[in-house]
Amino acid sequence: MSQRHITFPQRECADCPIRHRAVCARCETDELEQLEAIKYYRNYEAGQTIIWAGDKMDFVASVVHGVAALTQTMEDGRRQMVGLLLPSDFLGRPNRDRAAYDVTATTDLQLCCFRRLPFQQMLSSTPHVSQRLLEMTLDELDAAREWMLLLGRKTAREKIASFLSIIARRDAAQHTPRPGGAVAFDLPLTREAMADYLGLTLETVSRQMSALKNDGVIKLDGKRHIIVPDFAALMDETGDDADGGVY
Amino acid sequence: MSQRHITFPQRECADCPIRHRAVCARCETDELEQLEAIKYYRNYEAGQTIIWAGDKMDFVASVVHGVAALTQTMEDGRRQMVGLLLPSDFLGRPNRDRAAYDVTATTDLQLCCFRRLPFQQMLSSTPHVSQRLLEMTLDELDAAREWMLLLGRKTAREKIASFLSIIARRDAAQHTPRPGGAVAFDLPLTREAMADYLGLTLETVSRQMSALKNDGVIKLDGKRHIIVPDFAALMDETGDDADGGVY
DNA sequence: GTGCATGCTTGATCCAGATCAAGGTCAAAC
DNA sequence: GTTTGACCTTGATCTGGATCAAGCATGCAC
Repeated sequence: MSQRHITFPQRECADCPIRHRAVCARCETDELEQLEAIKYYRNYEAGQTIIWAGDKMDFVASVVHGVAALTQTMEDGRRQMVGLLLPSDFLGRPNRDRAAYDVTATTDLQLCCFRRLPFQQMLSSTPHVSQRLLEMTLDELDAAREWMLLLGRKTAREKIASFLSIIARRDAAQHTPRPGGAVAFDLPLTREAMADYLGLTLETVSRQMSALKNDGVIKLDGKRHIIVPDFAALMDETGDDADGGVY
Repeated sequence: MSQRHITFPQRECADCPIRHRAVCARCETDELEQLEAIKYYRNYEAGQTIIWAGDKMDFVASVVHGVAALTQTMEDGRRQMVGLLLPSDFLGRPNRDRAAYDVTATTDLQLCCFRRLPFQQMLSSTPHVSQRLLEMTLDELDAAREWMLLLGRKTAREKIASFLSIIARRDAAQHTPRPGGAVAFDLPLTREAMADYLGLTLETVSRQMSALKNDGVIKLDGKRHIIVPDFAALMDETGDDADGGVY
């Protein structure tokens, strides 16, 4: 079968959930035009709920800046975070008209939204969008599986160290990297939200943060700003093997 | 933009990982021909390792019958299952040439395999395959998120009950449903593998199975055959709300 | 300023599930 | 039919993290 799509090198559509790694020469124009036509922005303050599980959801979106959390809650109030969306992450599921999880902004947040129905139609008519969305979803599934190892088998201390290293790495990916083993970043979550992420109580999170601080693995500047003098020392606390993770 | 693909009603390709929900009139023939040309079968016995994390993986596959498990292992031997593949589930990731997880057959298993490179090429040239694969991956992500709630927040008893209800439901989906609230099925996992699934020890799994048996929620016929006299009673033990789960 | 709320820390105690340790069951091998 | 080994169950004890309970720090409203 002949290749029906001629591809060009990387081309970005700002704020678009789908960063085209390659753009189809045939449908490029239509695709970008369509996305532009159905796109709009929404802003939320830290702590605001974006949508409750079960609510109608007439859009999908991409995080422009800030952080959003997906959480599940049991009847008796036990809560587990099941997704943490940082800039460029995708929110919502095509072909589903109701939210499956509670979504909250854990920092001030801007979303780039697309009305769901036109977005779906574009999905079914243009191949590259669903191919890119597939890659993104597979990455998210890998992250979920790493998270499952954390939840099922790691100690409280390892959970905290793992969480800090995840945030540090994802934060670094947004900024130009700085030299040396030292790293600094802001926590985008309260101690309670960290507990929901890690399957712990907020007291245990607080205690283990103090323990890592006392052991010199991290330094705290205020409650939220973290300094990691030696990133390798933090990684040693995560329980992951040195090269760590997905092949 | 005009719809470039004319679609017909459902059409199945036996053993194909992609159940076409609709088939493109233009590319249908090529697509099926291509899949057929690169497909072959592999069989494994219960307990056999299919591939180790980090190994070269030159195929993707669909489970025909039997059950396979994806597991992660920490250096000190702690293990967590992160995927459980039942018939029709997909194994492997396009565009990745090494396995990210250990894969083992937990029962006798048959895979329908596709050589990875031709499969990838087909992915990039035919839109429906990646659209279908996206749907499947999104379903798997939802399942992973349910699993995260289980690992992070459920009690041992709730974990066991949830696991049994998951297996019962997926088992029922393969067979024609029988009437009444009673359900029976075989466990496709040893107690140890259940422990790896649930983030418990095998002793705790065994104790909680006994407890559910003593409380009349389940009956055991041998170690592996489970009878659930009242499925609603089992669901009550899972900690999930009545209508349970994704919207 | 004072008052109040939100988020965080730390201490004391408790308990679910891990760990350590035996022993039981069953089927296949001899 | 007895030996072997894989798999499972049950008991006794231990412990990491939960729970209960104060207090502290910071920032905002007035």
